[in-house]
Amino acid sequence: MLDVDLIRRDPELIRAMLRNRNYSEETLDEFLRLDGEWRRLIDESNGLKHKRNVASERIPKLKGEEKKEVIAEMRTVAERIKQIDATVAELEAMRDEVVLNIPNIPDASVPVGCDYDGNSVVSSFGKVRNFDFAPKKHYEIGEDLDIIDFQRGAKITGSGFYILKGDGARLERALIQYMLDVHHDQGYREVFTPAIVNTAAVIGTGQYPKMKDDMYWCERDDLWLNPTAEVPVTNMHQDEIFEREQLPLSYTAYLPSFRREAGRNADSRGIIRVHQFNKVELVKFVHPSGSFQDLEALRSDAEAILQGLELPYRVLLLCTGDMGFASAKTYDLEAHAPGANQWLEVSSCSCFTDFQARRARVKFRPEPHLKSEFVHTLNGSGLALPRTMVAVLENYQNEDGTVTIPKVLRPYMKGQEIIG
RNA sequence: GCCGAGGUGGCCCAGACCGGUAAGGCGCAAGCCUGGAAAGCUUGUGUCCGCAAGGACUCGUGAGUUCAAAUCUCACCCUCGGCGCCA
Repeated sequence: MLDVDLIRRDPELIRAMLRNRNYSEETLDEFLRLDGEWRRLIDESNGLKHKRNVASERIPKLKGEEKKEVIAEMRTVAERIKQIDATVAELEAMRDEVVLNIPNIPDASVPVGCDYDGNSVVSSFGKVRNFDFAPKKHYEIGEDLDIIDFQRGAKITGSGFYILKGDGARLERALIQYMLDVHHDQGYREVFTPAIVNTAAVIGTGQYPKMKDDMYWCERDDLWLNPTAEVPVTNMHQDEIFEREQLPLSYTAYLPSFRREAGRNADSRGIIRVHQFNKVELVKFVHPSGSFQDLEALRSDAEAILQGLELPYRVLLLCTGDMGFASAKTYDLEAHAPGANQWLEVSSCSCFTDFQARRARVKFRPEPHLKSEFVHTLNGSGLALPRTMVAVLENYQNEDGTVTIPKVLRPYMKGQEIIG
């Protein structure tokens, strides 16, 4: 959520931002209208309450007729306050709803653009692999080796769910452990959190209300299946105030993620876009002064995984139109999948400035006596598992149909070198 | 799910039976004092409206009663303990 004070002071800045992001400007105008009316009424209500407070202090000291008169007068005042406050509450709820729909302001270093094509490649690593045979796609490899089972996944749940079997399941587990170990060594504290969260949590990180249709909701309990570990990990510090020396806080978490993917279509065959997937996440709470440098560090921590796996990848700086709602700056890491010859987004690393912190009320005290300020939050995937698996299977496939296990994963697979 | 005890400002804790507008302590900071410090004393310490003066709000949440609610009424949430159920 943006600082409402900033919106009031500089609405044109917000208007320009909304244009750059391809958002409607209506939300802004609606905010200004509701907020103006709200401020007018809260002022009126405050005045009446003051009157009431003054009278309340006098009443116990009064006697007889005068007392009766004042009480009678206050009865009407109380009635009026009640009316105004009802309207105030209504306006406030509407205004807050509107503010929750205004996205974060992109950093000045973010290129202006409409969509994916506006993104720029800022660096790349490794060489796209050339084969002297026709490389298979991951789902062909998975089915041929009987390590990914789409049919039975659909049987027990539905389309978009799959089962990993044998060395496929072991490879997944090896990847998770490898990632967590690397991030542990980089200084991240591992946490394992609930995968089901309440509404306050999904508001806190910005998925609600904009993305609510993309999340699974448990109606009976009014709880959500988390769409990314970012939600529970960031929100575990909701309503907290850190001392300055506690920052930065760095967490890594392995957790399943759930997405309804309402717009899922036929060409998303395989495990590139699924409803449930594992992910190792990185989350940081930092001092606002250096949060964009912290983003560079976070990104390189995520890149370390791809480098360790020796997978060719490139780094994209997302443009204003392609960036997530809560983000001020985002890098995507795309691994190359030679089977389908496509770049796969395996990680998205973002700096949210104080946008999430304001929604979740996560603060720190800059100096012991000073007023608390909002922290800045960052997060990035320490890689999404299915797509990493795709990249591994397609890059490490051999002509005889087997798959070589990346060196760094072998210790997690009892030294095994080949799946086949 | 049942029974009990709780939820008060950054933290701790009083007030509740009997309604009158949050006491006290800790921490931290500033000032005074001091050669310097400690101690001591004074002041400050959350949110919102306002350029400011000032004002409003804040006792888990929401509603109600009342001129007035931390305090009375109702509903709900959370924490801790015990019981039950259970992998």
